[in-house]
Amino acid sequence: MTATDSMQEYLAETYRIACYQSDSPFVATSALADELRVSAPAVTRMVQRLKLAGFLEHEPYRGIRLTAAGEREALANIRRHRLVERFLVDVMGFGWHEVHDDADDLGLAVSDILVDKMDEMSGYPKRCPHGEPIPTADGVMPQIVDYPLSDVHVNREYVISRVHTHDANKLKYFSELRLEPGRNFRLITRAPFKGPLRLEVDGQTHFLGHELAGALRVCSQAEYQQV
Amino acid sequence: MTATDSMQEYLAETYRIACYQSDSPFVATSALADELRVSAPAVTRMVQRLKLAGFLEHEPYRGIRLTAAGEREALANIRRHRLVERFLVDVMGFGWHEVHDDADDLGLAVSDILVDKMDEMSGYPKRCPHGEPIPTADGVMPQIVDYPLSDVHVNREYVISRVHTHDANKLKYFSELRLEPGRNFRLITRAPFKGPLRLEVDGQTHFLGHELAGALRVCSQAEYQQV
DNA sequence: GGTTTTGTTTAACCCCGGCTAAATGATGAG
DNA sequence: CTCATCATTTAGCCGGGGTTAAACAAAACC
Repeated sequence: MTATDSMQEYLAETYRIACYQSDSPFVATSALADELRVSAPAVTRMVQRLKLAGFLEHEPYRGIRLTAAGEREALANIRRHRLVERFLVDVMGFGWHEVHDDADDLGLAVSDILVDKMDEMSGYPKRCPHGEPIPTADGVMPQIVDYPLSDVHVNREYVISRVHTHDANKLKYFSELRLEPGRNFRLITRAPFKGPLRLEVDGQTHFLGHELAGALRVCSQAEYQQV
Repeated sequence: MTATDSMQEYLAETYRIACYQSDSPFVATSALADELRVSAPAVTRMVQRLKLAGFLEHEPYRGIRLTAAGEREALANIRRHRLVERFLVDVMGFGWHEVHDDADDLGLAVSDILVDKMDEMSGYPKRCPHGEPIPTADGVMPQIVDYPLSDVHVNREYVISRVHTHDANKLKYFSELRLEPGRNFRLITRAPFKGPLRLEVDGQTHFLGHELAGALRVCSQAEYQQV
């Protein structure tokens, strides 16, 4: 059974959500609906198809979980997407904050040889421009280690690992502040009660509200080099 | 009214067919069906939708003709397609004979800014890798002048202008023989009664069957430089 | 422990874009 | 001029992927 474009999107999104929720292995259908901007019944029905095709298991009213086949499909799609992003940024010169939507469309259109070529031309990158790891061609997702900005010690050097939002305006703002994957920074002060963070990046200091800060994941220099 | 991907394909193909038939301004629905590899009724119904959307006129049982709006839509799509082909060849290093199918998919997925960037990175090309002219961004199709290989005088220098086939094997063969757009050649002999042509290209001489020859359109060096 | 709220699923409908089978128009041959 | 052939269109079907409205579980609250 071969998955349609739409099916692949559902599978990939399921994988992405599962990645970011460490608690349960089950992904709520409503989370999918939110992320894919689609109604809840649309998800339920698609889930039934995907289950029938052997891509996932479904515990009614509890959530879904990818099977091995589903995960393979998801990883292939995620790989295409992230490599396309890398290509758009590295080879075509677009800003890392502006490529997501284009990559979404392109990711479904590019053939395997095209993806391989993009991979090569981008220098076999390990992460997408938002810092997310790129699955290997044989379907392995590299494990990275990073943590929320809120866990960080004051006055130590860290590196931005991932910028996790799809909000174009936030991305643009991060980009203007140079808060981008791979960039070094230092937390100067942290105001209590979900107050703003003050941090120094690229020689300048900025205040960052709690909501924005939530989109950043960080790690040490050494941890960043791992992958 | 905005055209779906499928609608755009129909419109673009209609334009392409109209281009290659000098006799009537009307395109037969069966020609579309053949070219798009789709049943005749599928074309009829789509034609009705396109007519309703104002993209073409339909004289029942006679054929269709694009309106100004339809032509605009078609040209935009053809431009995308041909620029993508150019990009795949010039920037990504694929062979000119192997990019059509990928470009078909990609042409529907690329945004305007992406197309513009590809245009720029390819050096603002005037023709696609098969020699077809690329419509300008404001929707004008450059007029080229060339003629079938059968009209050619013996023992004069000509240039391959266009290679007009979608058959992957023929394209590959042409490519191996260096019979590609822009290449100089000389017709040595022409056997009568649709016999094979003998021609010299790139220092070598080859025989070309009548059917293959029909896929080539040629012109003088000067004419080729026009566009 | 009932009741309300919230999340999920079912039911029923929509459009798009294919298909085949059958009807109908156009056309060429006897 | 009629009849057979061929192209085109109509009719009716299917699956994919979306929707809203209503039924139904599960959890939370009093």
